[in-house]
Amino acid sequence: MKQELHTYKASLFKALGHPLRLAILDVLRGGEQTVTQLQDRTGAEQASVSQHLGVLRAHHFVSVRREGTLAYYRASDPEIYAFLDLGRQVYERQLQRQREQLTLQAGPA
Amino acid sequence: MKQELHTYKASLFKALGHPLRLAILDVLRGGEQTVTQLQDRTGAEQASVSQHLGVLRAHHFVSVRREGTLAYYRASDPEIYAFLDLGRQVYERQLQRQREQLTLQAGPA
DNA sequence: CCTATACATGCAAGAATTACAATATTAGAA
DNA sequence: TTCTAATATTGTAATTCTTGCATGTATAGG
Repeated sequence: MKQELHTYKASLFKALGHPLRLAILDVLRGGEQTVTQLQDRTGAEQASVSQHLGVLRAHHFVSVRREGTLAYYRASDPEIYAFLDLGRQVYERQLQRQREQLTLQAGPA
Repeated sequence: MKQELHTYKASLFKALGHPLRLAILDVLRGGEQTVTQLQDRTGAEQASVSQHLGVLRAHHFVSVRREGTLAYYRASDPEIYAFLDLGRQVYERQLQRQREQLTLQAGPA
């Protein structure tokens, strides 16, 4: 039934569930970048960047354009930034709720 | 720098990166549910449901209200459904792009 | 107290991820 | 061809996740 859908969707979330992959996507907000540029701007090792780009590629979050020996990566769909930003809102609301709970516990004066 | 943010955010995505956890959240769209109800409606084992509820709890995606021997779970923040639904859009657009690519490859008439 | 129900937790085996180092591939320069 | 820079892939060890099963805990009823 919906199980397939959940499985597929879960794989998308999982693909976004790594700090470096989020960092890469964030750098790509600034437009096309080569692997070396991504490497510099994330501070990660070449092999790691390449590997995680592979994951993002496999899930169609990024696309490549090769020119000579260079590989220019870009976000496949700018829409994902709306998604990532909403993720940020979710977690900010989580923090807020946590703060409220602490206030309640500590007792409001 | 932003690394902490990415790490935290990644942990959120990761927490959503499991089919059963997504299924549970989907069932919770219908309001509060006991563990047994979640068990029935997802078709998963009691221990699994309980365990994954633990993960969702740890990430503040769900909250519990205990009454006697029952535990009523609910989504902590309805906002996450906007998030999950946007996830669906992202993947639908992915499918669409894949279809387009195939059309291009196969040659448009 | 004893029992049953609802839920949570612990643990071992197996699968999947990850980082890092090393190696492979490819394109262009010399 | 040979060398080099850019990127990809592979091997491996460490770690983390998942799952199934057993056990633990709490509450209500008798």
